[in-house]
Amino acid sequence: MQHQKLATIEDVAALAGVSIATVSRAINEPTKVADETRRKVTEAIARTGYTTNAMARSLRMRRSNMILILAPDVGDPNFSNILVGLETEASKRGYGVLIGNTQNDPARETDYLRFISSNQADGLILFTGHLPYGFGQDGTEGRLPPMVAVNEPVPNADVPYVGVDNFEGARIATEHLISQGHRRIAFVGRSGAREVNRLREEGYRKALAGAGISIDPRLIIDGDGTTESGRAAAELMFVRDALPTAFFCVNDATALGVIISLNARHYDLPRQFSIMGFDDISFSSFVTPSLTTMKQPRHRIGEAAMELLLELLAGEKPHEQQILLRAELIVRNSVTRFG
Amino acid sequence: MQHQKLATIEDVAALAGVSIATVSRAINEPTKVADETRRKVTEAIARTGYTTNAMARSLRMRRSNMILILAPDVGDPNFSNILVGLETEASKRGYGVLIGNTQNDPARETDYLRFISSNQADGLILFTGHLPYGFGQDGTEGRLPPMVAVNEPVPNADVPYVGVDNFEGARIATEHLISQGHRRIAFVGRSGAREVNRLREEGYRKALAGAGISIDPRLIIDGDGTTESGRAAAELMFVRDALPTAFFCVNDATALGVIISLNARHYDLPRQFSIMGFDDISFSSFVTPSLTTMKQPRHRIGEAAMELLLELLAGEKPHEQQILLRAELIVRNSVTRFG
DNA sequence: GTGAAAGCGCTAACAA
DNA sequence: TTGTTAGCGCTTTCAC
Repeated sequence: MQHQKLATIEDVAALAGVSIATVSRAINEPTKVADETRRKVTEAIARTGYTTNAMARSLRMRRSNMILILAPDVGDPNFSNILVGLETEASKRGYGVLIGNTQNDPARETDYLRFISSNQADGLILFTGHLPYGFGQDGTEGRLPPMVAVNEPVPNADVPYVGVDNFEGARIATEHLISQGHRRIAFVGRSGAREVNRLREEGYRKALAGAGISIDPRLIIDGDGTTESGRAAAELMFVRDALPTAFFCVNDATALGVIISLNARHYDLPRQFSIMGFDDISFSSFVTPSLTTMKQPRHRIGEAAMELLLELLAGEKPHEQQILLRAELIVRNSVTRFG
Repeated sequence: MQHQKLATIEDVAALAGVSIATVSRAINEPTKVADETRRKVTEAIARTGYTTNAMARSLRMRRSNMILILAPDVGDPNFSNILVGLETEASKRGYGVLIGNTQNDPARETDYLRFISSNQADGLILFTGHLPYGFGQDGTEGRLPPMVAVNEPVPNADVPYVGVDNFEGARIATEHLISQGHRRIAFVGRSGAREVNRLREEGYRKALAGAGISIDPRLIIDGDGTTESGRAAAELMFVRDALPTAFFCVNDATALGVIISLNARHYDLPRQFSIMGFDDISFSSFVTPSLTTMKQPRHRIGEAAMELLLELLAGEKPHEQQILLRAELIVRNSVTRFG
C-alpha cells in the first residue's frame, strides 16, 4: 500500500487561482506578495495539505540546509551528548542534521560522501578522526566540502577541530593525583594510533615533570580505550610487579576495566589504589567506587562545532582552526589521599 | 571555499562522445550498451570523477533507496546494536540508512516527515513508540508511508512491529528466580505509559500465578526505566518495610539503580538479595555483582525489521504484522539460591 | 504584484 | 544499440 500522491505546488496554484511562481513567493518571500493573494495561497496550502518537496527544492537551489554527521559508532558514550549540542545549534540556524553510522567501513563512508556531492547535505561533521574514504588520497584535497572534526581530530589535513583540551585536562587530572600525595602514577592507554590518547599521555608526562617526578616506563601501559584494555592493563601491571599507587586512565571505559580487575582481586578501593578517568560518561557515577574523572563539555563542543561549520558554509573565514574547551575535574570516590 | 563544481552526466557524455541517455544506461543497465561504448563511458567517468547526483536521480525516479530511522535518543543502550542489524540488512538489499534523532520533539518529527514526503527516504523505522507528529491525529491515517516499529510498539495504529517477546521473556526471568527458591519477588518498573513495561509486568504476574504465588501489591513499584527510578524504587521498598528476597527489574538500567541502592546500604549481594534485569546492555557484565538478565537479540531484531520494511516497500503483503523474538537468559552473579 | 519559462541533473519512453 | 525529449517539483530571472 503506497501512500497517496502528494499535493505539488501546481495543485496549490490551481486551487488558489495563481501561478506557481506566486505560490513559491508566498512561501519563501511572503512580503513580496499582496496580502489578499497570500491569504488565498495559505488557504490553498492548508486545504491540499501541501508541503514543499525538499528534494526538488534542493536540486534547484543547490543546497539543502542539511548537515550530515558521520560517526563510526553512534553507541560511543561521548556521541549522543555532542550530538544534542550539534542539533541545538543547527536547529537554531535553520539547519537540520542527519546521522550516518559508518562503522569505519570505507564503502559506507563513500556512500555517505555521495550524499554531500548531491547537495543532500551542505556540510559534514566528522567523528571519525579521518577524512571519509575517497578524499585525500589522490590529490582531490582541493574540493573538500565544508567540514568540521569533533571528538577526534583529523591528522594531516586542515580540517577545523573542536574538542576538549586533552593535554590540559590530562595535566590537571594527573596534578590532582599528585596533590593527593601520589608519586607512583600509572598511565593506562598509551596508543600510537589515537591522537586523543597521545595528547592525554603528554599531559600526564607534563604534570609529572612539573612535580619533579621521573617517569617509570613500566607504569605506562598500552591500551585502545576499551574496558577490556583497561582490565588487561591492570593484570599486566601485576605481572610486571611494578605497582603504582594510582592509575590515570586514558578514559572512563578504561578506568572501569581497571576497577573491575582490582575489585576482582579483592583490593579495597580506593584505599589501596586510586583510579582517575577521563570523559565522565554516564556510567562513571554508578561504578563502585564512583569514578573521579575529567568531564568533557560535550554539549558545548557540539554547539561550537556546528557554529564553526555554519560559518564555513556562510563563506566566512573561521576565526580559529581549532577550538579547545576546558575539561572539568569531577571529584567522586575513586581517588583518595596516599601516605 | 566552496568545493569545485562537480561533473554532471553531460560532461561524461561529451567526453565519451555519446548522449546522456547512453551514459545513464551504461551505468544502470550495462548490458543494454555495446561493449565498446561502455568502455568509453567508463573511462570518461573515471576521468571526470563523475558520481551520479542522487538527488536528481531520486527526484526523477520518485524513490531514493534510503530508509530513515527515527529514534528519540540515539544514546539509548538498545539503539546501536539494533541499528547495526538494520544497516546490515538494508545494505545487503541495496538500501542506505539515515538516522534522525528526534529527542521526542514534535517539531523535529515533523521535519523528518518532510524527508519522507520528498522521497528522500522511501520508508521509516520507528524507535519512538508513536507515529511521527503530524500523522494519525486528523484521519490522515490512509497515507502512512511504509514503516516498521522496533524496540517500542506503536499503540492504536497498525504499524508492523518487530521486537523481543517481552511477556515471554519476563515470564522466563521470573521463573528463573522462582526456580532458585524465591517466593517474595518484587517487580520494579510498573508504568502505565510504556507498553514494554506493561508486557514485562504481565510476564512477571503470569510466572507467579503459574507457581501458585499470590501477588503482594506492595512488591510492585512504579518506575520509568531509568537508573534513578531503580534507586528510588529500592529506597521506597525499605520505607514500606515489605522486603522481597529478589528484585525483577523491568530493565538493566533499573536493575543497576537497585544494585547501587543496595550496595550503598551495605548489603552483601547477591547473598542477601537477588537482582534480575532485562535487556543485557553492555554495562551489565561490569557491575558488581554482574547482572543476571534476559538478553535481547538486538542484531536479529534489526535485521528482521528491515527485512519486513523492504518487503512492504516491494509491495508485498507482509507475512505477519508482528514478529516477536525470544530473549535469552544470561546467568551471571546477581541471582543466587534462596533458602 | 504577478506570470511565463528556463533549468537544476537525471531516467525512461519513444524513435530511429 | 543509441539519441531525442519530456518531465520529476521547485526557484528565479525577466517581462509585463
